[in-house]
Amino acid sequence: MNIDIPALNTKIGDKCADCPIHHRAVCAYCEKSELMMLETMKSYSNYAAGDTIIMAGDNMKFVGSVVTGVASLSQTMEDGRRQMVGLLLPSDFVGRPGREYASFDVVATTPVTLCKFERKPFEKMLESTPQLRERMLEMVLDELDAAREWMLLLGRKTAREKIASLLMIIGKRQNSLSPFDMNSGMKFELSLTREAMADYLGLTLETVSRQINALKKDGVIELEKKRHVIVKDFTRLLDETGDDADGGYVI
Amino acid sequence: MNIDIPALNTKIGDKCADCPIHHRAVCAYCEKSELMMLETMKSYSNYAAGDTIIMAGDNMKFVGSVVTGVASLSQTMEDGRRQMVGLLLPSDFVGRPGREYASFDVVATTPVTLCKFERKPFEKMLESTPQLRERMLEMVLDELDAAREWMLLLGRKTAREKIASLLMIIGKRQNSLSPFDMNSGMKFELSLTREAMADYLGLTLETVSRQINALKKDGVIELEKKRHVIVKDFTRLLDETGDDADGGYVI
DNA sequence: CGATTCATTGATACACTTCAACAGACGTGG
DNA sequence: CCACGTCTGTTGAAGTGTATCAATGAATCG
Repeated sequence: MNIDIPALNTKIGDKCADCPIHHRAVCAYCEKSELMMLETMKSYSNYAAGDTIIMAGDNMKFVGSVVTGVASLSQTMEDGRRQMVGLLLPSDFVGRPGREYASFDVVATTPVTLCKFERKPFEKMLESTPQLRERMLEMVLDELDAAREWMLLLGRKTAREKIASLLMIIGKRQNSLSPFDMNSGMKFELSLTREAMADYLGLTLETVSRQINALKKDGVIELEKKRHVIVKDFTRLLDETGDDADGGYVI
Repeated sequence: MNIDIPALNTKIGDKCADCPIHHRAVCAYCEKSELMMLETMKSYSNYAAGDTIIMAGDNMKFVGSVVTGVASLSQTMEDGRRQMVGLLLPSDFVGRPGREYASFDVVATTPVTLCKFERKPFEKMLESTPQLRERMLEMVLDELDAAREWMLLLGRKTAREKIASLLMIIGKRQNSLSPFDMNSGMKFELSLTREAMADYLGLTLETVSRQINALKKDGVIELEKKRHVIVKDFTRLLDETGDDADGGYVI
């Protein structure tokens, strides 16, 4: 789950077989004939960073897959308090079949390309296509596990542990294609603002800023240009997460 | 502790059709022939309050449904900090098909009766039984929504809002079978200790105790015998949760 | 009956929030 | 090219909600 895909060097056409995410997305187990059927109900949309893709309460006319970019799933209380409840990466599924109205906001945090399926036809196909439903079930179970790991973070970790955990997750994920030597360290681009991190971690943006700089001052991480992180001592960062040696987070 | 009983030893017989939860559990959409098949792979187990039903890391030999009682799904850090990540009530599913080892602890918080299915045969049946898989998908999607609601609670709600939300959920869920009049109020048994509530809400047990008594002092709830809650003014409690009018929690 | 578990209550500590000021990066338009 | 506004991030000072530590009470049970 959640492995970044190589940058697209081809245009995204309407052929599912050429799709960069089709081996990981909801359609992963579909056969040619089923992919052809999906092609009849799909379309692509692009969103700019910051765009709201779906608002909680919206009547859902489509579901779909993230093809490129990063989007966030979040909830907002009446007084403005906000909590991110999921990060949507390429191949992740957007929307819930069988539900008429959206429960959460979906916002593009980077430019996003979405492969959309009209909801009704998709639901109908889901009923009659075991492969589709099987993959769907798998993906939802993975998301549930991830959500539960996050609950531990939100409920019990300190601010410093939260930051370290987030850096860990983003770093590992971004480096997962070209596995790095744990001793030689890793570099990565932090594509979230301090505010977005705060919304994710259940903190304020000031606390996020302070804790990141504390980790820097303590030599756990180095910073280039505010959003570019260098982790020289990988195990040191792991220690700071509060998780046991193995990490616990499934990537 | 963990007494495996022959199916006929209790009120709960081996006839799925007579099962008190069969209209809500994973088997809800199954037809007679399928129920009969399930009957060949199932058995009942009883657990005392406090018993560990599954430990994280265990090799999962079974999955199943909670028939009676309440169990909790939780995670523990090395230094003892604990976070509940799910509440398992009658009809809820236990275990994850397709996964060999358990990711979380499952502990009985009250005496629990579990309807167990051997994992391998169940998985096989899941593959070949659309009704079973459909219900499974529905239930997992509901759990995911509930987990995400809980993330908002853990990340952004105050202690008082957390308590009110928990009372709301347990109350609604326990009264969902025999629907109550929202104006006449509701009564329910709070089957969790203060410590269990604390683990669920990401608080300490002292804070839980203080906040429950504060809600009582403010006339939002009444208490009988520490664990028996009476809610006269339903909307008042709803206000205290911080959620918008509609509640948001799916039952 | 003491023993044990569960819950309440008080005093104090501190992690994080809140409020506020400021600095750097960036783009825009005169 | 500079003045400007905006967005993002940093930093300080003060406030507060919840944790921690500690003692006591209430209920249950063999």
